[in-house]
Amino acid sequence: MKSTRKKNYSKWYHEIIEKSELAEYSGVRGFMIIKPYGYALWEIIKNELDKILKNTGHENVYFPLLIPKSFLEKEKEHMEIFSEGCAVVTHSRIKKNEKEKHLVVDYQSKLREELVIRPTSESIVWNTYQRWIQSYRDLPILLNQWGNAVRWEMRNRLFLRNSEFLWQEGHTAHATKEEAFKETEKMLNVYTNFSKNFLAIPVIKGIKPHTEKFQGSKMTFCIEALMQDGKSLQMATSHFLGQNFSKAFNVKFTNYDGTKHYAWGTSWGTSTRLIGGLIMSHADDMGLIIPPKIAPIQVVIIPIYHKNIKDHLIDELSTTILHCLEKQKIRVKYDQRKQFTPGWKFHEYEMKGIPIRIHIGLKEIKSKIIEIVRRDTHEKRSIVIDKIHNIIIKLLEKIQNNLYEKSLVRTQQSIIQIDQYQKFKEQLNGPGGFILSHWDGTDETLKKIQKETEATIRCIPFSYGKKQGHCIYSGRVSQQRVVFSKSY
RNA sequence: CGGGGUAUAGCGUAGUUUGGUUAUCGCGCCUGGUUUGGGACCAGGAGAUCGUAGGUUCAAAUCCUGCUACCCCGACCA
Repeated sequence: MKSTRKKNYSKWYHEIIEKSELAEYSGVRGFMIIKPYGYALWEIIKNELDKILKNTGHENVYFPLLIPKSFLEKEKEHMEIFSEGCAVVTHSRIKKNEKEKHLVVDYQSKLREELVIRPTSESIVWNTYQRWIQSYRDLPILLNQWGNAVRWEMRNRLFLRNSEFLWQEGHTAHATKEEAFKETEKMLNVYTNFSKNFLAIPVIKGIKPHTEKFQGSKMTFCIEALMQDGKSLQMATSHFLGQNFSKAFNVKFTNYDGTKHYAWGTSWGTSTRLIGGLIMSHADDMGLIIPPKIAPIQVVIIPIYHKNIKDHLIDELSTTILHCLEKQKIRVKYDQRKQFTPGWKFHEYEMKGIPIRIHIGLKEIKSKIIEIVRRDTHEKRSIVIDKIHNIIIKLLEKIQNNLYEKSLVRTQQSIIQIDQYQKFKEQLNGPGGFILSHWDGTDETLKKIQKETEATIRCIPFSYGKKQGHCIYSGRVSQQRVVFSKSY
């Protein structure tokens, strides 16, 4: 690593991704290539979250990538959406031009209706629900989709803001408002727990103010995490849609008493952005640090060959340990490559954030005592070989907890109550953090604060500052504190 | 879309101001050998139509013009 967090955070962020081989920019502006190591990480995140979503009663489906423009128009009539940058498909054929030099769009093939590459799927889902929902017995519908979405962004950042991203989007329909609202809350808690237990990232839960919410929703809940540079990142959202989409797409059902009602909806999602959050929460100036529960490789065994010992003796001991750990369902790799020296490998796996390294060399063969190294603390330990699997399992847990504890302490230290605007500005220009201040509830105040400080309200938190006070900007009465922060 | 910048081997670069032999260096790559406990060393080797199209000139990576791509800064945002 050349850059450090202190010197240039943004450069550091990109260097981590490049050197640890998570992803890179592609030949298409704004679109990234997720490389094998990055994709392995996403697959584990996906698989773990998928299990949880299935346990909460949701089924996976797949809806089309392309959405008729008219669907979005319906949405617009009812909800005033659409500031979104969208990619639009207008033609279905390309051909060679007369000189046979270039491929050109065949204008003869213009589509009758233009198709939008999904920026999100509510419209096509609710268009479908119209056909699927007739009776209260059809409800609830609890579906989830793993896929991609395209939002044409002007400025890009690997994992944080790309024109295309991978995500999951849940879409549910319910007979009652209460049930839909409970679902919205439930899914927010699912994300909160997932972030805590798997990603080792603590979050603040809250509601988005009007200016920040998904415009198709009645209410947007979110979880916000604090990065090491004092800026916040939205990790997931959960929307209470009310009857917005059922009204837009005329989704009515007959209740048990014969009355007709519009269905109530929710939608919720999280994306490959989580990987950006992971990096900015845990990584250090030596590279990535991945929490064991989602690490594609949890333990790496590195042989240290030497002229005074036969290679196969080292390989035998290493393989024994490899199999022993594999039996415990630990994701372990034995790196036998001869073209790299042990030192080179130490750096590589540090860069890639593998939680535990095991070194097998002359010393280990002779003494049957093994050297292991933790990525998070760099602590070296010598352990007796027969106890290895117990120790590794416990150590993986310990690393997972340590990463969470460290992030929790860092985040808690950066949650600050401020009541004077001057101090507010100084905090934002300096260390940043989650700033709890009063707000008068107007868009006007928000805009002015954003212009002067670059900070926005990340959320109206559920569990902080419920006391009355005075707006930090206007001095008017405010019912509770909200979370201000600069954000990604 | 506006404003600025860059383009030379897989990557990073020197050379461009002031045109002149065979385009510099490092990393990486290939072959052989010695090594291996925190990014090893020696010897040999391959790899570049200097972004692209045209122009000026005896001569262009170097000067001129058009085009393209990418990066940085603003407006859009999970």
